[in-house]
Amino acid sequence: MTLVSLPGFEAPPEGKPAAILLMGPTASGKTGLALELARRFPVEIISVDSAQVYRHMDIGTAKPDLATRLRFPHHLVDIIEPNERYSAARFRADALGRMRDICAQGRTPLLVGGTMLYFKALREGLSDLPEADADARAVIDGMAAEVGWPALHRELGRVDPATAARLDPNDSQRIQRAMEVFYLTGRAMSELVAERGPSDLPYRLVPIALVPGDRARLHERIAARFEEMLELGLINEVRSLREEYVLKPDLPSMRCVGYRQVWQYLEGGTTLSGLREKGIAATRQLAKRQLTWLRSMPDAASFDCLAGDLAGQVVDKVAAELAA
RNA sequence: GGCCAAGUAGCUCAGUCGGUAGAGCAGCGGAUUGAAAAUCCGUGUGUCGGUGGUUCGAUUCCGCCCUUGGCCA
Repeated sequence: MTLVSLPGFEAPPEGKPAAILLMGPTASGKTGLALELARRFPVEIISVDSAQVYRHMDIGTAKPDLATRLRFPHHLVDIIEPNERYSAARFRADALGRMRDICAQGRTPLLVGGTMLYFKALREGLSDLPEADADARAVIDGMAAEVGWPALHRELGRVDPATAARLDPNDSQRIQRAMEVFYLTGRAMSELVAERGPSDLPYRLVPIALVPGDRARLHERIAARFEEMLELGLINEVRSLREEYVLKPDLPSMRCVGYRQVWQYLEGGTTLSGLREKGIAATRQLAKRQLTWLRSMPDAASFDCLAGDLAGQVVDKVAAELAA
């Protein structure tokens, strides 16, 4: 049985439509597998990927090509510009909207991707917190530049001791977020988070995790794929983006794996071989963090993404779930 | 063939005035609530190239050998 006590995982009262969650690290073959499922079942693909949301970032995010996407539509791909920002909260709202529409057509949502925080936000819900505020962040950044993050962490300790206690004094991003929440609401983030009720999705979620049985082989695939991206023109893709948009290296889009390293290369900060090395290493590190997330989701059915008959195994699993 | 330099962690290197060694990067583990492909935390035993000698003790000093690079023939 599934973990009944976890939010988002209540035992399925009969009648809830199924929604399949296909989760896996980068280069684990999620895309190909999703297409295979789309060929065989009445499913519709929703991308769960914080990088594929950007238009014109195609090569480095390994989007399926246009012909494939015409045949099998991918929701939540190409929905914002590279100078815009997305968020877990927006993802949750967008995904729930698409899931409702898909189910209304009698089809089954297939959520595929590697952004595990988005999966978590979808499954467990989010607290009622204010959204990001550029002005507040600018003010906080200004203070950090002057006194340093550890000092802001001490300051956070005065207004929100519980959050400060769980954050490292150098965790700039989370300290900033907690300060921002306090400035915008006058209340501690820990307090607001504690108020959240349980999430109850109108779906029977079927989480599936793709995990490599052999890390070294995943690393080989990662290296080969990065090489391929360079051959496909990743560097020119970033050049064009810089010509067409006003971009800065600290934008979320330009912090994506690959894009960040190409940016550094174009600025003269590294050589071509340095770009290769750093890009591949960053991808490996991404995969490692994704695998850490997956280990924290033990309710997911796990499959070895390097297995020869992976597609067959997952097809069987999905067929069984859709029949249930 | 001769001379010189270098061989220490997966990589780049530091160091030990003789008491068996440590940084960065990589790797590995973890955290994760509107930036998440982000952000942060933890984690360092390796025939110190091989072999013989000096020494209580050699990765360190000496001899020879091997490998790599440079210079001279």
